Amino acid sequence: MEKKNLSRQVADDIYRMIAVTQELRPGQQLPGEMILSDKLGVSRSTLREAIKTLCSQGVLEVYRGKGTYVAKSMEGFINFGLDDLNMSRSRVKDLFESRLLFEPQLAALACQRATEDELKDILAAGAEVEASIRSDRDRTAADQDFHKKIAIASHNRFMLQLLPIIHSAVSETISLNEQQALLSEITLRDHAQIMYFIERRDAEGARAAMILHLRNAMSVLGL
Amino acid sequence: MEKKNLSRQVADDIYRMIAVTQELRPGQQLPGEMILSDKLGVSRSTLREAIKTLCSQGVLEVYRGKGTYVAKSMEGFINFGLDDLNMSRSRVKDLFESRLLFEPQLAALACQRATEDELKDILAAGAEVEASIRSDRDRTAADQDFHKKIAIASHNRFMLQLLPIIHSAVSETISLNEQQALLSEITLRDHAQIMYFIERRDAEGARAAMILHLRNAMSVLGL
DNA sequence: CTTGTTTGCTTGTCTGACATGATGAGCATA
DNA sequence: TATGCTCATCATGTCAGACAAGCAAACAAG
Repeated sequence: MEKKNLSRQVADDIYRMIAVTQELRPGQQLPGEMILSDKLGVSRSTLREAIKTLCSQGVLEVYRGKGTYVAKSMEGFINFGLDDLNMSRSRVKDLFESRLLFEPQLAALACQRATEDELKDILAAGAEVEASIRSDRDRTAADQDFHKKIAIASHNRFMLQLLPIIHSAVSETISLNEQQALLSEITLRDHAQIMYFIERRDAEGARAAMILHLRNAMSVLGL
Repeated sequence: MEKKNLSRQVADDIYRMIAVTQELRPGQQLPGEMILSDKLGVSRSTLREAIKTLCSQGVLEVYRGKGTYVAKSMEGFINFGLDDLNMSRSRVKDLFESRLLFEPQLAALACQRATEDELKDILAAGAEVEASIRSDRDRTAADQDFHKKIAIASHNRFMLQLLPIIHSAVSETISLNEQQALLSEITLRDHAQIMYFIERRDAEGARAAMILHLRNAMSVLGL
């Protein structure tokens, strides 16, 4: 087990009290820091660090001199995280919901704005993904590079810099999936389609192919 | 000025060191907590709470016995803060291109997923923006809160995390614009439309209203 | 060269204290 | 009675100092 980071553990405990056991409900006031730290068997400093974490995540709201409360916006999140598995599941779903917005547009923009060299880069990166899959290596790095090359060709610097955030968040949980073989197969086919349209600078075709690619991945992941 | 929350202030200071002045670069190690707390003129506890906040936001990474480091994923966020000099017109255009992708979607999702309380929050935030404009106060904070409330109601945690990054990047350039009066007028009208559709949970209406709002803003900004 | 130990850095946690904001009970006054 | 003030009380905010524990490089022994 992970025995590290007491304060993190405390944060998880409190979150569990809200999202799972529902000892604490949205809008409800928490016991004072002295009492709560004693009940949880940690010092007040440690408890406060845990609270700060949950606070910046929008789970708790602290009012000086008044008390600490469960955010009312947590109403929508309770029952979503019955366990860690479902919790990460909903997070990945959020991520793919975001990718479905960004990446098809990036693919379309790439068709309109890419230089010839960037076009070649995309095709080369796609070939690298294919090689990784066929040689049974880890394809995550190559896959992210493929999407990154498309983002570069879109000439939208901001989305380009947003991409690694999304990818790093996805890769955490995607590697836990069992159906890696199926996922690889679908990736192989979808990437070929995407590259087909990008090579011909067909923006709407590329957009549709990217949407399909992401939806297929979501389907395999059971989202 | 805001005299509240020293630890929050410290967190902002550190973030500024990374995103604006670039005293701290992605991957770089921070000074030890003793040294840094002394340099910032606060106690170690306060500094640690600030670090915890930035940590849960993915800005910093802490390794016990080794040190605290600026996350490498922050590479994409530098220069998107208050640095208006290096922010070229095309970058702002890139930003709005991004907002056009997901803010309309957030508005639509909010219509479908918001709780009654969250709906009220959105309307209250909208009223606050109106009050700020009519009393000729700075509307940026209220405006960002309005969009944030919509993001919360969308129940997509990831996009909610992305929002402050984009807003912080946009806010500075907007405040430099000369046509504040016109922008305020348009905002007043557009927000009313957005709230009209959200209140009735008309997803497509809200989406269209948000698109119009952003395009109007871009028009005023000359993008 | 390899291995084991020491040493000095780092963060993690605990304790106790005082400062400051929010609140309501109780009292004085009109 | 009604109103306004003071103050005790409880909440979080901040501080200071101490010790535990992890990590890595320098160092000593084989």
